Amino acid sequence: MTIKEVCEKYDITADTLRYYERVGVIPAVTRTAGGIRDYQETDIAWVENAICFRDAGMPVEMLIEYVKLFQEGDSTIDARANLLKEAREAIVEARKKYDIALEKLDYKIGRYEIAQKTGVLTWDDQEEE
Amino acid sequence: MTIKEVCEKYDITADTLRYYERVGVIPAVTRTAGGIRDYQETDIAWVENAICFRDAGMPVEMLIEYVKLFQEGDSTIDARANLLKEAREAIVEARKKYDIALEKLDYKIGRYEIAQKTGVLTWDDQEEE
DNA sequence: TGTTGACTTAGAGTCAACTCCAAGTTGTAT
DNA sequence: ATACAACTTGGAGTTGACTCTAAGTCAACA
Repeated sequence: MTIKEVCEKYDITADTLRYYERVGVIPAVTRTAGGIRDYQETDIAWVENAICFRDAGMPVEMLIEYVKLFQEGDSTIDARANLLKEAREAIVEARKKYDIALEKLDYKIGRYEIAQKTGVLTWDDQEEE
Repeated sequence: MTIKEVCEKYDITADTLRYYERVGVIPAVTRTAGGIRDYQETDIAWVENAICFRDAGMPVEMLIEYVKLFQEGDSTIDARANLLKEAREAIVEARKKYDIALEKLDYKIGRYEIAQKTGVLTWDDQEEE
C-alpha cells in the first residue's frame, strides 16, 4: 500500500505519516527497492494504533517510548504493560472531564432552548450568566 | 479571592488565569482600587467554566467567541446556543474516540497480563505485535 | 527517452496554548 | 518608614504536534 492510499484510508496527511515514522511513533515502514514506502499489514496496524491512541490524547512521546520498548524485545513486557496502564488511566481521567463538560453543556443548552421558546433567559443563583 | 487562591482552588497557574483574561476566554476580572485582581463569585464561575470546557478540548478560540457573544447581549442567544451545540458535538465525537482507544488498550493490557503470568506473549492474526 | 507526477529527505516554519521575563506597583509585616 | 513578597503589564519564548519547503529521486506513460 502506498503512502497515498494509507492517507486516504485513515484521513491523515502524508507529512504526518512520515513524521510518525521519523520520530518513532511507528517503526520503520517497509520500502520498495527504490526506497519508496510500501505499507504492509503490520505497518498499517501500527499506523492504525498510533492514530487511535493519538485521537485519545496519548502523547507522541508515550507512543515513541512504547515502540522503543517493543523493539527491545520480551524483556520489556512489564514496562510496556505499565506504560499502557498509565495511558489507560490518563484516558479514563480525561473522559471523566469530557462527561462533566457534557453535563454542563447540556444544562446550558437546555437553558438556551427555553430562552428561545419564551424569549426570556433565566438563570439560577449558581450561574454566572 | 486573590489570583493565588484561585490558582490553588483550580490547580492552574496565575499565568494561565491572566492569559485567559487577556485573550478573552473569561471577561475582565473585578479589581481592587490598586488594580489587583479580586475574583468575585461571578468571575470564579467564568474561570470554572473555562477550565471545564478547556479540559474537554474545547478550543480557546471558541470560548473567546462565546464570551464575546455573551457580552453583546440577548440578541446573540441563538448564536450562543448554536456555538454550544457545536461544542457538544465535538466533545461527543472525541469521547467516542476515547472509548475506542480504551477498548484497544484493555485488549492489549489483557494480553500483557497473560504474558506476565505464562511468560509467553501470544497475539492473534489481527495484531501487529 | 523524456516528461510528468508522486515519491524521498533534512530541516525550517506554523499554530495553539500556554509560560516566562523584565520592569515596575501594591500591600503587609516589622 | 522600609523591606519584601506578591501583584501588575506587555511582550518574548517554549512546547507539542504537526506542516511546509527545497532539492532531489523514482516510476509510469507517450
